[in-house]
Amino acid sequence: MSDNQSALPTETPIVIPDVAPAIRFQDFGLAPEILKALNDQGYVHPTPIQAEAIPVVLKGMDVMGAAQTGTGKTAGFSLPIIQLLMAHANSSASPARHPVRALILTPTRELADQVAANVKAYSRHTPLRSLVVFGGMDMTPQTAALRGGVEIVIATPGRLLDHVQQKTINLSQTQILVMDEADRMLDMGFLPDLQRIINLLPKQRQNLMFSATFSPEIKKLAATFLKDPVTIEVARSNATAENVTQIIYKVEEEAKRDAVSFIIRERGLKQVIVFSNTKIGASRLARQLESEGVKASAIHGDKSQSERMQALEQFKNGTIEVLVATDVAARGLDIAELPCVINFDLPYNAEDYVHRIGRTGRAGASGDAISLFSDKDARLLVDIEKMIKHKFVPAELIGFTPSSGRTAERSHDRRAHERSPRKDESAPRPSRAPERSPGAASNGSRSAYAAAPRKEKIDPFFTRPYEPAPSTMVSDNKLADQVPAKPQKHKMAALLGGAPKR
DNA sequence: AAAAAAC
Repeated sequence: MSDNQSALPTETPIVIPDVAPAIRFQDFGLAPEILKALNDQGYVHPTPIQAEAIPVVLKGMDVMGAAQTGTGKTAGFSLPIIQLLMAHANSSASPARHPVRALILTPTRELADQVAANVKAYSRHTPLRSLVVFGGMDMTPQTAALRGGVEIVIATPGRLLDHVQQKTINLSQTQILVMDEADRMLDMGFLPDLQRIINLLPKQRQNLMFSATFSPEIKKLAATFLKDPVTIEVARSNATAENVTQIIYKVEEEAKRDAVSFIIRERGLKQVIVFSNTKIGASRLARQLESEGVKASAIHGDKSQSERMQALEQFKNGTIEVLVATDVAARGLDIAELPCVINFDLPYNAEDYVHRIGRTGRAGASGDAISLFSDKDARLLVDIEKMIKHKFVPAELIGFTPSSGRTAERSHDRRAHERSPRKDESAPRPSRAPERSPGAASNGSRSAYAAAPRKEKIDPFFTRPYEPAPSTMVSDNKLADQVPAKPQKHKMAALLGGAPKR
């Protein structure tokens, strides 16, 4: 801050504001073509991770970045990469060879597609060509594009290796490697593939690794593949978005589909992702919602790639109101300003809870994360509470009557609850960030929700919005210590050269 | 436990 102030000409007769003047993209020395693309999109100021990452990447250094989704991570590495490739345009390689110069790896196809769209947008005024490469799609067009020459490839590991085997891709001149969502790639067992891919790259190269968390496995991966990396950490890891109101409803397992349907109707939700732990569960729920006239689609790994892409596209353009997804959609997907996310199942991985609810309340907007909780999920809930360091009070879903023949045995529970002395009809909804940032798209569904004459069946037991309590620093460590360490992956240890346990 | 990812 003081640097900026002292940099001002002394004779400037203006009052220096308390806050340092915000950094602008122009300040990084990016090429005019890149600035023009940013300007096209109306981007002026970098996010914190962009402000940190761009200069470091421009210097050619390796990066270990911890960043949640929604932090602008993609631009944080794409912009400087484009700049670096432009700067060294014709220096190497005969045009005939068309070597790939930057490789970006992601765990899921949808994420690859999205990153590719960003790269395309940022490089549109440059001569650089980019291509997304993933499975489930015909290889022929990819092969043709590769033959024509591309400088930047965004890929999922499997299909990339497929191309390698077919000798349709040349990675011998790849100077920059990005591993996006590296922790997820490890979870998914991509380590051997990563190893194989890295072996194809030149020893001299720049490595950027991004991960939502700094687990021991990730640190080990970083130690193995990165060279004197600069660590960039934005936003405390394992923290949930502060402007997300988290609510947990206790519902019988068999009534969960009806409960989701109830919540969607009750709240008048027009834009919601529902996460299911299973593909079959996702399909069933989507089918039920459709049969009830809700515009819903499922997205998961058993769907064809074209179905997956269509579902996502239709959800983004509003044709579909409810996207029922497995964790294929838990991370990274940039779907603007979801007012609400529903966990049909609590995730098996506590970490995924954070990722799932990260689909809402992004970029300064507020959101609701509603989770259904049945008795069998008690342990999952405890895991989640440990991770986010927040205790939930599961609420009854007031006014909800499961349809079909399975209501009888539960009716008395419900009555008991409705009798309970709560006339806090006027109780305010859980507080949320009062205003959204200027320029944030106005949210049709939320206003519809607000306008709907909700019969104040508002859950009186709403859980407090998660707030990093002032005492966090103290209790954090205690809690962290109680969290059992994740079992080391033997495969991982073996591949990284460590002694496999047992 | 389940999901994801190449054919």
